[in-house]
Amino acid sequence: MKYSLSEENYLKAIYHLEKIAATGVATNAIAEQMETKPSSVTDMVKKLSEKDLVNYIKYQGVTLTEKGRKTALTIIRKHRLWEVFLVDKLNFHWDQVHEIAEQLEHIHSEELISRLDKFLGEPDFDPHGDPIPDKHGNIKRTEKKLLSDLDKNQGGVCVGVKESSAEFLQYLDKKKITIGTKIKVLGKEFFDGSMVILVGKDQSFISKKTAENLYVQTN
Amino acid sequence: MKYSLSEENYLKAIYHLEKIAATGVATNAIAEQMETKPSSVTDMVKKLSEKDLVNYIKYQGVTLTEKGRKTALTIIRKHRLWEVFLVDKLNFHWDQVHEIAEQLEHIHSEELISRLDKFLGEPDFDPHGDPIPDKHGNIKRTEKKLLSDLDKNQGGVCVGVKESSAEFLQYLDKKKITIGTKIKVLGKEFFDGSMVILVGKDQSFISKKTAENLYVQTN
DNA sequence: ACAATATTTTAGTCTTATCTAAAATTTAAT
DNA sequence: ATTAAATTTTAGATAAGACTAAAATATTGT
Ligand SMILES: [Mn+2]
Ligand SMILES: [Mn+2]
Ligand SMILES: [Mn+2]
Ligand SMILES: [Mn+2]
Repeated sequence: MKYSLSEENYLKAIYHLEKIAATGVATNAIAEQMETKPSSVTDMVKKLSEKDLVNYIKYQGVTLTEKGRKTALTIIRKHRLWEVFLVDKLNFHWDQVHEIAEQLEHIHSEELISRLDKFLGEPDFDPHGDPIPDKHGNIKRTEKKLLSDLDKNQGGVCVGVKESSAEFLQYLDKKKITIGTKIKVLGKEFFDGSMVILVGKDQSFISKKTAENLYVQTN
Repeated sequence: MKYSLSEENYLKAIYHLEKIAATGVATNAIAEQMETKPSSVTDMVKKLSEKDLVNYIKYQGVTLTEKGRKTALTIIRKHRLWEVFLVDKLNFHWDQVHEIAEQLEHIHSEELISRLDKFLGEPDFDPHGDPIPDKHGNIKRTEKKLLSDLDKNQGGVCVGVKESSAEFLQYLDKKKITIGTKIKVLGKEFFDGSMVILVGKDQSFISKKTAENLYVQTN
């Protein structure tokens, strides 16, 4: 029931990779995500398989079992709740909280998380717009599109970021874009996918890469 | 500058033992406190000595260096601040917070602790009445006596507990004693050190052992 | 003073989580 | 269909932290 820091981090990594991989998650992919070597991944994956947290067939990659998925989701729940705490209560900026939450997510105490959740007002989303699983691992799914998928004259509200590195978040600050910001596409360049957008009352130019990392809810 | 969980726990243990030991802290004493074996202690103490955190001479026990003492105090500061958070903000009871704080004290982030401290109103004492070191490791010393040292008809306010196991704290709850409770010694039995005391408006009987674990500030 | 006892250290082993180098397997290219 | 290249696994090594059993040192009792 209680897993090591390392095991928990592997489960989280596999969970995130599973969302984008069609087939089983590759050893190399996990190694890259975890900043470790493929041989280390093989070792750990065997151990997780022993504990019935992943399905593993040699050379075929891994998938999470139901147990593994549930476990990953509780860690993600903790991570995101702590991020809300750091931003809402301690006034951290949204680009400063991820590293600290990486540590806090490994604190073992159901009671703590239950009380923290209440203290924070049972939030549905973390500071980056990512959904917070409930205690049973259920995630509230919402309609959201990448800004890059909007056409000219379409508009919406920024509801999340796909990538949430400090660099990107700080760049968004410079552009006056944050969760809740109203955005409208004024122009879209077919050549490079760059856009001219309306941010509040001001016009702004953003690259395709930026547009591909911003989630909006259309109206 | 950043130490492992194990190293931090040893430093903390040595710090607490040094306060009561006249001479260097004995290997056996550390082993008992840490619930580990003396041979493991010897190994760790050598490592801490390498890192200039303790002074160690074979067969002579250990003492903390200035660096080691400062490090121990920052961990204790974190532990106690988190305990305040758990009680004041998450409404945990004072007998439930120690185990969780044992985990939280190892989160590495100066900024986090600085902000947590402000968020909590820069408290001077934790839920058990223990002083919270400031960021430089300075502890606010206060006048306090063990209840067992008071004479008949002397009174005071409960300002802390010496032992803070859940069992003892729950027993104090039953006796309606907590931090801030006014206590007066009505009678003291020389035979076994037991006392009849006034707790608020009610009379109560307590053993010597209990009286020896309650700190009061006399008035 | 000297034997008996207690404490502490050393030597060697174990587990977890890593790594490198080499072998096995799969996938891609001709 | 072979060969070349990429991926994955195995084998063996290392480091941290813990343990047991045995040796070394210190303390105590007579
Ligand atoms: Mn994060
Ligand atoms: Mn987040
Ligand atoms: Mn405590
Ligand atoms: Mn305390």
